[in-house]
Amino acid sequence: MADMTVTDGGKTLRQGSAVKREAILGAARGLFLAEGFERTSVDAIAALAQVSKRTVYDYFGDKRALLLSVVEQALGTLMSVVDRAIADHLTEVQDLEASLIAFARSISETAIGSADYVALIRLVSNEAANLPELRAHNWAMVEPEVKVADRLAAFAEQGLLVVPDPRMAADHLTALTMTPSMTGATAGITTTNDETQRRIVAGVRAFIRAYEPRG
Amino acid sequence: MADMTVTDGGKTLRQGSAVKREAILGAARGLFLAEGFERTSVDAIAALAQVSKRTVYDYFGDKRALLLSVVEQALGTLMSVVDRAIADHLTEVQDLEASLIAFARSISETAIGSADYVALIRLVSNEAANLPELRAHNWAMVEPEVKVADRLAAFAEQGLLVVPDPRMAADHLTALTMTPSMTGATAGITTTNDETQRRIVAGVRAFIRAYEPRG
DNA sequence: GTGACACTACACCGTGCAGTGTAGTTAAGT
DNA sequence: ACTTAACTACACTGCACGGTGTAGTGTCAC
Repeated sequence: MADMTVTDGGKTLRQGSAVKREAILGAARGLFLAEGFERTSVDAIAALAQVSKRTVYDYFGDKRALLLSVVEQALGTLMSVVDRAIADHLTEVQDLEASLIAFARSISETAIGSADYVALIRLVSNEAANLPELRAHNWAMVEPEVKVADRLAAFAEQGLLVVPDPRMAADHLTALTMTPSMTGATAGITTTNDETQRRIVAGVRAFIRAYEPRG
Repeated sequence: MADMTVTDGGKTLRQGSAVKREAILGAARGLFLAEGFERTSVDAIAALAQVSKRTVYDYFGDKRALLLSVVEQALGTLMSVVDRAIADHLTEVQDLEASLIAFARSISETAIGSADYVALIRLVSNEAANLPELRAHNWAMVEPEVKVADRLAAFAEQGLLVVPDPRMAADHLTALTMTPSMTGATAGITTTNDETQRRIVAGVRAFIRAYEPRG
Protein backbone atom coordinates (compact mmCIF):
# COMPACT_ATOMS: atom_id res chain seq x y z
CA MET A 1 0.00 0.00 0.00
CA ALA A 2 1.57 3.23 -1.07
CA ASP A 3 -0.21 5.56 -3.40
CA MET A 4 -3.54 4.90 -1.82
CA THR A 5 -6.04 7.53 -0.83
CA VAL A 6 -8.74 7.07 1.73
CA THR A 7 -12.29 8.14 1.02
CA ASP A 8 -15.25 8.74 3.27
CA GLY A 9 -16.34 5.13 3.10
CA GLY A 10 -13.07 4.04 4.67
CA LYS A 11 -12.13 2.23 1.50
CA THR A 12 -8.66 2.73 0.16
CA LEU A 13 -8.78 3.57 -3.50
CA ARG A 14 -6.05 3.65 -6.05
CA GLN A 15 -4.84 6.88 -7.60
CA GLY A 16 -5.01 5.68 -11.15
CA SER A 17 -4.92 7.30 -14.52
CA ALA A 18 -7.64 9.54 -15.85
CA VAL A 19 -7.82 7.50 -19.04
CA LYS A 20 -8.64 4.22 -17.33
CA ARG A 21 -11.01 5.98 -15.01
CA GLU A 22 -12.84 7.43 -17.97
CA ALA A 23 -12.91 4.09 -19.75
CA ILE A 24 -14.51 2.43 -16.76
CA LEU A 25 -17.00 5.23 -16.27
CA GLY A 26 -17.92 5.13 -19.92
CA ALA A 27 -18.43 1.40 -19.97
CA ALA A 28 -20.44 1.50 -16.78
CA ARG A 29 -22.58 4.35 -18.03
CA GLY A 30 -23.35 2.57 -21.25
CA LEU A 31 -24.29 -0.66 -19.58
CA PHE A 32 -26.22 0.91 -16.73
CA LEU A 33 -28.28 3.00 -19.09
CA ALA A 34 -28.91 0.17 -21.50
CA GLU A 35 -29.42 -2.75 -19.15
CA GLY A 36 -30.12 -1.21 -15.79
CA PHE A 37 -28.08 -1.36 -12.64
CA GLU A 38 -28.97 -4.82 -11.37
CA ARG A 39 -28.59 -6.56 -14.67
CA THR A 40 -25.15 -5.11 -15.28
CA SER A 41 -22.35 -7.19 -13.79
CA VAL A 42 -19.08 -5.68 -12.75
CA ASP A 43 -17.36 -8.32 -14.86
CA ALA A 44 -19.18 -7.02 -17.90
CA ILE A 45 -18.13 -3.47 -17.14
CA ALA A 46 -14.53 -4.52 -16.71
CA ALA A 47 -14.59 -6.46 -19.94
CA LEU A 48 -16.10 -3.59 -21.90
CA ALA A 49 -13.62 -1.14 -20.41
CA GLN A 50 -10.75 -3.49 -21.29
CA VAL A 51 -9.67 -3.54 -17.69
CA SER A 52 -9.37 -6.20 -15.05
CA LYS A 53 -12.23 -6.52 -12.62
CA ARG A 54 -9.81 -5.89 -9.81
CA THR A 55 -8.96 -2.49 -11.25
CA VAL A 56 -12.59 -1.49 -11.25
CA TYR A 57 -12.79 -2.24 -7.56
CA ASP A 58 -9.48 -0.52 -6.89
CA TYR A 59 -10.75 2.59 -8.61
CA PHE A 60 -14.28 2.83 -7.32
CA GLY A 61 -14.57 0.65 -4.25
CA ASP A 62 -17.82 -1.08 -5.07
CA LYS A 63 -20.67 -1.18 -7.52
CA ARG A 64 -22.79 1.36 -5.69
CA ALA A 65 -20.00 3.91 -5.63
CA LEU A 66 -19.41 3.31 -9.30
CA LEU A 67 -23.02 4.00 -10.08
CA LEU A 68 -22.84 7.13 -8.02
CA SER A 69 -19.82 8.34 -9.95
CA VAL A 70 -21.51 7.58 -13.24
CA VAL A 71 -24.58 9.55 -12.27
CA GLU A 72 -22.59 12.47 -10.95
CA GLN A 73 -20.57 12.66 -14.11
CA ALA A 74 -23.60 12.34 -16.36
CA LEU A 75 -25.45 14.97 -14.37
CA GLY A 76 -22.46 17.28 -14.62
CA THR A 77 -22.19 17.04 -18.37
CA LEU A 78 -25.94 17.32 -18.72
CA MET A 79 -25.90 20.56 -16.77
CA SER A 80 -23.04 21.99 -18.73
CA VAL A 81 -24.80 21.06 -21.95
CA VAL A 82 -27.88 22.88 -20.78
CA ASP A 83 -25.84 25.89 -19.74
CA ARG A 84 -24.23 25.95 -23.11
CA ALA A 85 -27.53 25.59 -24.93
CA ILE A 86 -29.03 28.41 -22.90
CA ALA A 87 -26.10 30.64 -23.67
CA ASP A 88 -26.21 29.74 -27.34
CA HIS A 89 -29.92 29.91 -27.96
CA LEU A 90 -31.82 31.54 -25.16
CA THR A 91 -30.03 34.86 -24.90
CA GLU A 92 -30.50 37.72 -27.32
CA VAL A 93 -33.51 36.17 -28.94
CA GLN A 94 -35.33 37.70 -31.84
CA ASP A 95 -37.27 34.76 -33.28
CA LEU A 96 -38.59 32.99 -30.21
CA GLU A 97 -39.88 29.89 -31.97
CA ALA A 98 -36.66 29.32 -33.83
CA SER A 99 -34.65 29.83 -30.67
CA LEU A 100 -36.65 27.42 -28.60
CA ILE A 101 -36.48 24.82 -31.33
CA ALA A 102 -32.74 25.24 -31.61
CA PHE A 103 -32.47 24.99 -27.85
CA ALA A 104 -34.45 21.78 -27.54
CA ARG A 105 -32.70 20.33 -30.55
CA SER A 106 -29.22 21.02 -29.28
CA ILE A 107 -30.00 19.36 -25.97
CA SER A 108 -31.60 16.30 -27.47
CA GLU A 109 -28.72 15.93 -29.89
CA THR A 110 -25.83 16.48 -27.55
CA ALA A 111 -27.43 15.08 -24.43
CA ILE A 112 -24.92 12.96 -22.58
CA GLY A 113 -22.54 11.78 -25.18
CA SER A 114 -24.46 9.19 -27.10
CA ALA A 115 -26.60 8.28 -24.13
CA ASP A 116 -30.20 9.14 -23.54
CA TYR A 117 -31.38 11.95 -21.36
CA VAL A 118 -34.44 9.98 -20.44
CA ALA A 119 -32.52 6.79 -19.84
CA LEU A 120 -30.53 8.65 -17.24
CA ILE A 121 -33.65 9.87 -15.53
CA ARG A 122 -35.05 6.37 -15.55
CA LEU A 123 -31.87 4.98 -14.09
CA VAL A 124 -31.80 7.51 -11.29
CA SER A 125 -35.48 7.07 -10.58
CA ASN A 126 -35.13 3.35 -10.37
CA GLU A 127 -32.16 3.19 -8.11
CA ALA A 128 -32.92 6.21 -5.98
CA ALA A 129 -35.35 4.12 -3.97
CA ASN A 130 -32.45 1.99 -2.78
CA LEU A 131 -29.57 4.42 -2.79
CA PRO A 132 -30.03 7.39 -0.46
CA GLU A 133 -26.91 9.11 -1.79
CA LEU A 134 -28.45 9.07 -5.22
CA ARG A 135 -31.64 10.58 -3.93
CA ALA A 136 -29.60 13.46 -2.57
CA HIS A 137 -28.02 14.11 -5.93
CA ASN A 138 -31.40 13.77 -7.49
CA TRP A 139 -32.40 17.38 -7.03
CA ALA A 140 -29.63 18.21 -9.50
CA MET A 141 -31.84 16.72 -12.17
CA VAL A 142 -34.17 19.62 -11.57
CA GLU A 143 -31.61 22.37 -11.81
CA PRO A 144 -31.76 22.69 -15.59
CA GLU A 145 -35.46 23.35 -15.19
CA VAL A 146 -34.76 26.23 -12.88
CA LYS A 147 -32.41 27.84 -15.33
CA VAL A 148 -34.88 27.47 -18.15
CA ALA A 149 -37.51 28.97 -15.88
CA ASP A 150 -35.28 32.01 -15.42
CA ARG A 151 -35.02 32.51 -19.14
CA LEU A 152 -38.74 32.18 -19.62
CA ALA A 153 -39.29 34.80 -16.93
CA ALA A 154 -36.92 37.08 -18.79
CA PHE A 155 -38.88 36.56 -22.00
CA ALA A 156 -41.99 37.46 -20.10
CA GLU A 157 -40.43 40.71 -19.01
CA GLN A 158 -39.60 41.46 -22.61
CA GLY A 159 -43.22 40.94 -23.44
CA LEU A 160 -42.52 37.89 -25.58
CA LEU A 161 -44.49 35.53 -23.37
CA VAL A 162 -47.01 35.56 -20.59
CA VAL A 163 -45.59 33.47 -17.77
CA PRO A 164 -47.30 33.66 -14.41
CA ASP A 165 -45.45 30.62 -13.03
CA PRO A 166 -42.00 30.20 -14.62
CA ARG A 167 -41.21 26.86 -13.00
CA MET A 168 -44.46 25.41 -14.21
CA ALA A 169 -43.89 26.85 -17.65
CA ALA A 170 -40.42 25.34 -17.78
CA ASP A 171 -41.89 21.99 -16.82
CA HIS A 172 -44.38 22.34 -19.61
CA LEU A 173 -41.69 23.17 -22.12
CA THR A 174 -39.63 20.13 -21.24
CA ALA A 175 -42.70 17.97 -21.04
CA LEU A 176 -43.73 19.04 -24.53
CA THR A 177 -40.32 18.69 -26.11
CA MET A 178 -38.53 15.94 -24.20
CA THR A 179 -41.23 13.32 -23.89
CA PRO A 180 -40.89 11.51 -27.18
CA SER A 181 -39.44 8.68 -25.17
CA MET A 182 -42.09 8.83 -22.49
CA THR A 183 -45.04 7.46 -24.38
CA GLY A 184 -44.32 4.71 -26.77
CA ALA A 185 -40.58 4.75 -26.99
CA THR A 186 -38.94 2.12 -24.88
CA ALA A 187 -35.41 1.29 -23.93
CA GLY A 188 -33.47 0.19 -26.96
CA ILE A 189 -36.17 1.23 -29.38
CA THR A 190 -34.76 4.54 -30.42
CA THR A 191 -37.31 6.72 -32.08
CA THR A 192 -36.20 7.84 -35.49
CA ASN A 193 -34.47 11.16 -35.71
CA ASP A 194 -37.15 12.57 -37.97
CA GLU A 195 -39.78 11.71 -35.45
CA THR A 196 -37.81 13.41 -32.68
CA GLN A 197 -37.44 16.54 -34.79
CA ARG A 198 -41.14 16.60 -35.58
CA ARG A 199 -41.98 16.27 -31.91
CA ILE A 200 -39.66 19.03 -30.89
CA VAL A 201 -41.12 21.43 -33.42
CA ALA A 202 -44.69 20.53 -32.56
CA GLY A 203 -43.93 20.76 -28.86
CA VAL A 204 -42.34 24.18 -29.12
CA ARG A 205 -45.22 25.49 -31.23
CA ALA A 206 -47.75 24.21 -28.72
CA PHE A 207 -45.76 25.78 -25.93
CA ILE A 208 -45.67 29.14 -27.64
CA ARG A 209 -49.38 29.03 -28.41
CA ALA A 210 -49.98 28.29 -24.75
CA TYR A 211 -47.79 31.08 -23.44
CA GLU A 212 -47.77 33.82 -26.04
CA PRO A 213 -49.42 37.15 -25.27
CA ARG A 214 -52.99 37.45 -26.56
CA GLY A 215 -54.45 40.37 -28.39
CA MET B 1 -50.55 -35.06 -12.41
CA ALA B 2 -54.24 -34.69 -12.96
CA ASP B 3 -55.84 -31.30 -13.24
CA MET B 4 -52.92 -29.86 -15.09
CA THR B 5 -53.14 -27.72 -18.15
CA VAL B 6 -50.37 -27.25 -20.63
CA THR B 7 -49.44 -23.82 -21.92
CA ASP B 8 -47.41 -22.65 -24.86
CA GLY B 9 -44.19 -22.81 -22.93
CA GLY B 10 -44.64 -26.53 -22.40
CA LYS B 11 -44.96 -25.93 -18.69
CA THR B 12 -47.76 -27.65 -16.87
CA LEU B 13 -49.65 -25.19 -14.73
CA ARG B 14 -52.16 -25.77 -12.02
CA GLN B 15 -55.80 -24.84 -12.41
CA GLY B 16 -56.08 -23.02 -9.14
CA SER B 17 -58.52 -20.65 -7.58
CA ALA B 18 -59.12 -17.13 -8.78
CA VAL B 19 -58.62 -15.80 -5.26
CA LYS B 20 -55.12 -17.14 -4.85
CA ARG B 21 -54.26 -16.11 -8.35
CA GLU B 22 -55.35 -12.59 -7.61
CA ALA B 23 -53.44 -12.55 -4.33
CA ILE B 24 -50.25 -13.54 -6.07
CA LEU B 25 -50.75 -11.07 -8.88
CA GLY B 26 -51.44 -8.30 -6.41
CA ALA B 27 -48.39 -9.04 -4.33
CA ALA B 28 -46.20 -9.31 -7.38
CA ARG B 29 -47.55 -6.09 -8.83
CA GLY B 30 -46.93 -4.19 -5.63
CA LEU B 31 -43.39 -5.43 -5.26
CA PHE B 32 -42.47 -5.13 -8.93
CA LEU B 33 -43.69 -1.55 -9.07
CA ALA B 34 -42.07 -0.57 -5.81
CA GLU B 35 -38.77 -2.42 -6.00
CA GLY B 36 -38.36 -3.33 -9.61
CA PHE B 37 -38.30 -6.74 -11.21
CA GLU B 38 -34.77 -7.84 -10.41
CA ARG B 39 -34.85 -6.76 -6.82
CA THR B 40 -38.06 -8.61 -6.12
CA SER B 41 -37.60 -12.23 -5.08
CA VAL B 42 -40.23 -14.84 -5.70
CA ASP B 43 -39.97 -15.76 -2.03
CA ALA B 44 -40.97 -12.23 -1.12
CA ILE B 45 -43.95 -12.37 -3.45
CA ALA B 46 -45.06 -15.69 -2.01
CA ALA B 47 -44.71 -14.39 1.53
CA LEU B 48 -46.69 -11.24 0.79
CA ALA B 49 -49.37 -13.22 -0.97
CA GLN B 50 -49.58 -15.64 1.97
CA VAL B 51 -48.89 -18.52 -0.32
CA SER B 52 -46.14 -21.08 -0.59
CA LYS B 53 -43.44 -20.37 -3.10
CA ARG B 54 -44.29 -23.64 -4.79
CA THR B 55 -47.78 -22.41 -5.47
CA VAL B 56 -46.48 -19.36 -7.22
CA TYR B 57 -44.52 -21.56 -9.57
CA ASP B 58 -47.42 -23.94 -10.01
CA TYR B 59 -49.62 -21.02 -11.00
CA PHE B 60 -47.36 -19.01 -13.23
CA GLY B 61 -44.46 -21.20 -14.28
CA ASP B 62 -41.65 -18.77 -13.69
CA LYS B 63 -40.84 -15.23 -12.74
CA ARG B 64 -40.88 -13.89 -16.27
CA ALA B 65 -44.32 -15.28 -16.93
CA LEU B 66 -45.51 -13.81 -13.66
CA LEU B 67 -44.25 -10.40 -14.66
CA LEU B 68 -45.97 -10.77 -17.97
CA SER B 69 -49.26 -11.59 -16.28
CA VAL B 70 -48.88 -8.64 -13.96
CA VAL B 71 -48.28 -6.26 -16.81
CA GLU B 72 -51.12 -7.65 -18.88
CA GLN B 73 -53.51 -7.30 -16.00
CA ALA B 74 -52.36 -3.81 -15.12
CA LEU B 75 -52.59 -2.75 -18.73
CA GLY B 76 -56.07 -4.16 -18.91
CA THR B 77 -57.34 -2.28 -15.90
CA LEU B 78 -55.56 0.85 -17.04
CA MET B 79 -57.33 0.69 -20.36
CA SER B 80 -60.68 0.10 -18.79
CA VAL B 81 -60.10 3.01 -16.44
CA VAL B 82 -59.34 5.23 -19.39
CA ASP B 83 -62.41 3.99 -21.23
CA ARG B 84 -64.50 4.75 -18.21
CA ALA B 85 -62.99 8.19 -17.76
CA ILE B 86 -63.58 9.01 -21.40
CA ALA B 87 -67.17 7.91 -21.14
CA ASP B 88 -67.67 9.86 -17.94
CA HIS B 89 -65.92 13.07 -18.82
CA LEU B 90 -65.13 13.38 -22.49
CA THR B 91 -68.57 12.86 -24.00
CA GLU B 92 -71.27 15.49 -24.03
CA VAL B 93 -68.97 18.24 -22.94
CA GLN B 94 -70.09 21.77 -22.28
CA ASP B 95 -67.27 23.17 -20.14
CA LEU B 96 -64.15 21.88 -21.84
CA GLU B 97 -61.67 22.92 -19.18
CA ALA B 98 -63.67 21.39 -16.38
CA SER B 99 -64.13 18.20 -18.35
CA LEU B 100 -60.47 17.77 -19.16
CA ILE B 101 -59.54 18.43 -15.56
CA ALA B 102 -62.06 15.91 -14.36
CA PHE B 103 -60.74 13.44 -16.89
CA ALA B 104 -57.10 13.80 -15.92
CA ARG B 105 -58.00 13.78 -12.26
CA SER B 106 -60.06 10.62 -12.45
CA ILE B 107 -57.25 8.77 -14.19
CA SER B 108 -54.55 9.91 -11.83
CA GLU B 109 -56.72 9.02 -8.85
CA THR B 110 -57.98 5.66 -9.95
CA ALA B 111 -55.00 4.59 -12.00
CA ILE B 112 -54.24 0.98 -11.25
CA GLY B 113 -55.56 0.32 -7.83
CA SER B 114 -53.18 2.09 -5.51
CA ALA B 115 -50.29 1.73 -7.90
CA ASP B 116 -48.75 4.39 -10.04
CA TYR B 117 -49.43 4.86 -13.69
CA VAL B 118 -45.91 6.07 -14.18
CA ALA B 119 -44.40 3.29 -12.13
CA LEU B 120 -46.02 0.84 -14.51
CA ILE B 121 -44.58 2.61 -17.50
CA ARG B 122 -41.17 2.63 -15.88
CA LEU B 123 -41.42 -1.05 -15.11
CA VAL B 124 -42.37 -1.94 -18.64
CA SER B 125 -39.73 0.32 -20.11
CA ASN B 126 -37.06 -1.21 -17.95
CA GLU B 127 -37.85 -4.82 -18.57
CA ALA B 128 -38.93 -4.52 -22.17
CA ALA B 129 -35.29 -4.47 -23.23
CA ASN B 130 -34.91 -8.01 -21.95
CA LEU B 131 -38.36 -9.45 -22.44
CA PRO B 132 -39.49 -9.56 -26.05
CA GLU B 133 -42.99 -10.64 -25.09
CA LEU B 134 -43.28 -7.50 -23.02
CA ARG B 135 -42.19 -5.36 -25.88
CA ALA B 136 -44.99 -6.83 -27.93
CA HIS B 137 -47.56 -5.91 -25.32
CA ASN B 138 -45.96 -2.53 -25.06
CA TRP B 139 -47.95 -0.97 -27.83
CA ALA B 140 -50.99 -1.40 -25.58
CA MET B 141 -49.58 1.36 -23.48
CA VAL B 142 -50.21 3.66 -26.39
CA GLU B 143 -53.80 2.70 -26.99
CA PRO B 144 -55.27 5.08 -24.42
CA GLU B 145 -53.54 7.87 -26.33
CA VAL B 146 -55.32 6.86 -29.48
CA LYS B 147 -58.70 6.99 -27.82
CA VAL B 148 -57.99 10.37 -26.35
CA ALA B 149 -56.88 11.51 -29.77
CA ASP B 150 -60.27 10.47 -31.12
CA ARG B 151 -62.06 12.58 -28.58
CA LEU B 152 -59.88 15.58 -29.29
CA ALA B 153 -60.63 15.23 -32.98
CA ALA B 154 -64.30 15.21 -32.12
CA PHE B 155 -63.90 18.38 -30.11
CA ALA B 156 -62.20 19.93 -33.08
CA GLU B 157 -65.16 19.08 -35.25
CA GLN B 158 -67.42 20.78 -32.75
CA GLY B 159 -65.26 23.86 -33.04
CA LEU B 160 -64.08 23.64 -29.44
CA LEU B 161 -60.44 23.14 -30.39
CA VAL B 162 -58.11 23.42 -33.33
CA VAL B 163 -56.40 20.08 -33.72
CA PRO B 164 -54.43 19.49 -36.90
CA ASP B 165 -52.71 16.37 -35.51
CA PRO B 166 -54.89 14.55 -32.96
CA ARG B 167 -52.26 12.01 -31.93
CA MET B 168 -49.73 14.72 -31.27
CA ALA B 169 -52.31 16.73 -29.38
CA ALA B 170 -53.15 13.73 -27.23
CA ASP B 171 -49.47 13.27 -26.50
CA HIS B 172 -49.28 16.87 -25.47
CA LEU B 173 -52.26 16.56 -23.19
CA THR B 174 -50.83 13.56 -21.37
CA ALA B 175 -47.40 15.14 -21.29
CA LEU B 176 -48.82 18.24 -19.69
CA THR B 177 -50.99 16.48 -17.16
CA MET B 178 -49.26 13.21 -16.37
CA THR B 179 -45.67 14.31 -15.95
CA PRO B 180 -45.64 15.33 -12.32
CA SER B 181 -43.63 12.21 -11.71
CA MET B 182 -41.37 12.72 -14.69
CA THR B 183 -39.34 15.65 -13.52
CA GLY B 184 -38.45 15.69 -9.88
CA ALA B 185 -40.65 13.04 -8.42
CA THR B 186 -38.85 9.80 -7.86
CA ALA B 187 -39.88 6.34 -6.88
CA GLY B 188 -41.15 6.28 -3.34
CA ILE B 189 -41.25 10.04 -3.05
CA THR B 190 -44.90 10.54 -3.81
CA THR B 191 -45.67 14.08 -4.74
CA THR B 192 -48.29 15.56 -2.51
CA ASN B 193 -51.83 15.36 -3.70
CA ASP B 194 -52.16 19.13 -3.75
CA GLU B 195 -49.18 19.39 -6.02
CA THR B 196 -50.63 16.80 -8.36
CA GLN B 197 -53.90 18.69 -8.51
CA ARG B 198 -52.15 21.97 -9.23
CA ARG B 199 -50.20 20.38 -12.03
CA ILE B 200 -53.24 18.85 -13.59
CA VAL B 201 -55.09 22.15 -13.60
CA ALA B 202 -52.11 24.08 -14.93
CA GLY B 203 -51.46 21.43 -17.54
CA VAL B 204 -55.02 21.41 -18.80
CA ARG B 205 -55.12 25.21 -18.97
CA ALA B 206 -51.88 25.29 -20.94
CA PHE B 207 -53.25 22.63 -23.25
CA ILE B 208 -56.40 24.57 -23.89
CA ARG B 209 -54.49 27.78 -24.52
CA ALA B 210 -52.37 25.89 -27.01
CA TYR B 211 -55.26 24.30 -28.87
CA GLU B 212 -58.22 26.65 -28.53
CA PRO B 213 -59.52 28.44 -31.59
CA ARG B 214 -58.21 31.99 -32.01
CA GLY B 215 -60.18 35.06 -32.82
C1' DG C 1 20.21 -3.14 -9.53
C1' DT C 2 16.08 -2.16 -6.11
C1' DG C 3 12.01 -0.29 -4.94
C1' DA C 4 7.41 1.56 -5.70
C1' DC C 5 3.43 1.45 -8.23
C1' DA C 6 -0.26 0.13 -11.67
C1' DC C 7 -2.15 -3.49 -13.47
C1' DT C 8 -3.69 -8.34 -14.85
C1' DA C 9 -4.97 -13.04 -14.27
C1' DC C 10 -7.04 -16.10 -11.58
C1' DA C 11 -8.61 -18.58 -7.91
C1' DC C 12 -11.62 -18.19 -4.43
C1' DC C 13 -15.59 -17.31 -0.91
C1' DG C 14 -20.25 -16.29 0.38
C1' DT C 15 -24.68 -15.51 -0.66
C1' DG C 16 -28.96 -14.59 -2.63
C1' DC C 17 -32.05 -16.44 -5.42
C1' DA C 18 -34.59 -19.00 -9.38
C1' DG C 19 -36.39 -23.18 -9.81
C1' DT C 20 -37.38 -28.30 -8.50
C1' DG C 21 -38.61 -32.58 -5.99
C1' DT C 22 -41.19 -34.54 -2.57
C1' DA C 23 -43.58 -35.99 1.52
C1' DG C 24 -47.38 -34.89 4.08
C1' DT C 25 -51.89 -32.40 5.19
C1' DT C 26 -56.51 -30.87 4.24
C1' DA C 27 -60.81 -30.92 1.89
C1' DA C 28 -63.98 -32.28 -1.38
C1' DG C 29 -66.21 -35.76 -4.55
C1' DT C 30 -67.85 -40.44 -5.22
C1' DA D 1 -63.39 -45.60 2.71
C1' DC D 2 -60.93 -44.31 -1.39
C1' DT D 3 -59.32 -41.00 -4.73
C1' DT D 4 -57.94 -36.84 -6.39
C1' DA D 5 -56.52 -32.20 -6.41
C1' DA D 6 -54.81 -28.15 -3.97
C1' DC D 7 -51.61 -26.65 -1.06
C1' DT D 8 -47.70 -26.18 2.38
C1' DA D 9 -43.26 -26.95 4.32
C1' DC D 10 -38.85 -27.84 3.47
C1' DA D 11 -34.81 -29.45 1.69
C1' DC D 12 -31.98 -29.06 -2.07
C1' DT D 13 -29.45 -27.82 -6.65
C1' DG D 14 -27.16 -24.76 -9.55
C1' DC D 15 -25.69 -20.60 -10.87
C1' DA D 16 -24.60 -15.82 -11.19
C1' DC D 17 -22.44 -12.37 -9.20
C1' DG D 18 -20.29 -9.09 -5.65
C1' DG D 19 -16.23 -8.76 -3.54
C1' DT D 20 -11.38 -10.22 -1.95
C1' DG D 21 -6.62 -12.05 -1.82
C1' DT D 22 -2.56 -12.77 -4.11
C1' DA D 23 1.14 -13.94 -7.15
C1' DG D 24 3.21 -12.27 -11.02
C1' DT D 25 4.43 -8.81 -14.87
C1' DG D 26 5.69 -4.39 -16.90
C1' DT D 27 7.59 0.12 -16.03
C1' DC D 28 9.37 4.09 -14.34
C1' DA D 29 12.60 6.48 -10.92
C1' DC D 30 16.86 6.64 -8.59
